[in-house]
Amino acid sequence: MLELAILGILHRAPMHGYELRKQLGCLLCGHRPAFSFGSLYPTLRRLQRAGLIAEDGGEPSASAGRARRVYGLSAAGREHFAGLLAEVTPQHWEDDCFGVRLAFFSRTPPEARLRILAGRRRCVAERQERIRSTLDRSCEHVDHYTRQLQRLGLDGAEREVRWLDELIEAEHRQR
Amino acid sequence: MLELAILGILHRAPMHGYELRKQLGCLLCGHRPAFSFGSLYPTLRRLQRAGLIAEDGGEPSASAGRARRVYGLSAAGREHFAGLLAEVTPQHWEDDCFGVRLAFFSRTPPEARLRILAGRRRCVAERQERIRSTLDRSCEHVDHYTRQLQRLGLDGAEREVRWLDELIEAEHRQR
DNA sequence: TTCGTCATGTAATGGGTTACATGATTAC
DNA sequence: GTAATCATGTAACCCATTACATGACGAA
Repeated sequence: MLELAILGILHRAPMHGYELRKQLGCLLCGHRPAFSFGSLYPTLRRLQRAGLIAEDGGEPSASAGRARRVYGLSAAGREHFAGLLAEVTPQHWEDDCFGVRLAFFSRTPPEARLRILAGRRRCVAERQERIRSTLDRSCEHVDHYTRQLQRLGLDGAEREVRWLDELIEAEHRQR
Repeated sequence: MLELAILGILHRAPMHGYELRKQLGCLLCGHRPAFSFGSLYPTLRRLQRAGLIAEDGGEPSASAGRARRVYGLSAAGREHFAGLLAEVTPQHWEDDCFGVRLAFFSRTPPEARLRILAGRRRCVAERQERIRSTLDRSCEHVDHYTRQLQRLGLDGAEREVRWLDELIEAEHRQR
């Protein structure tokens, strides 16, 4: 997931780790509290060793102790990224991943887009049903606060389903 | 977090692990995909060794290979749970924890309730502001899909703030 | 008798955070 | 010259998941 996000952002423009993290935080926009450097930098190293990204502009590491390391996507990286975007697995519509997947939709093949949106819709509709049935079963004997929480969750799920329907419809119109 | 949730559910009624997991799934209601047994059972064991929970009804483990183990809160467990509910830390209003914390609000001291609700409100309002400013800055040059995602996120944050305001107001009325 | 569900558990693994340490650059 | 911020990195740890293995019990 972090890997996908990094490749996707570097696909737009070369960047150093610190800046990358800011963009990442922007991308995830509150869905999760931006990745820590402790996971970001090791991942960059791993991607570099794997040949998917490369340092731009010679070797700044030789100049001074610690300088910016600007990374860019390599040809292999671009290819790998395209491969990831063409994939569709159930994981892609789970909460963790869906946001990141959507962020790179403009470079995702249209069929993959539709399948992910459909999967997400199913997933959220199921959650909605689960909450609704819990809410129905627990008419009076359940904690007031728990019920409020369920109400919020149900509302959120309903809104997301409508939002997804709009996106799906837009996809169909576009064809 | 898992610990808090387990203690809270066992506080209502003694229960075995399998059943506990179902209740847990209900409690978290889609906020996260219920804990796996691989983390549930070891945690039960840990709580048992710590003396916070105890097996009900003698030793069913002697009767057959694997039978249900029904756990209940011990006196120490009840005390520990009360202590946890009286605590208020920033962590308590983060996404991960807030739902579980709220689920046990009826046994949470009123001042702690208000402080957690206020913290959560601040947290969500900050997210809202962050998204709004991102959305403003990125008028036209940002990806259409990313903008849609931000729109959904902003909407969700706004609704949660209103929802929190209702809860907070209800708390004040109740005093 | 076999299949699905209930029920408990262990070991390997993973993906991330926290805390810590270092150094460069900019603003006051 | 010193404080804040920018910037990179490592090591220890935590919490949970996955995969696996065992076994009871009821229904077809």
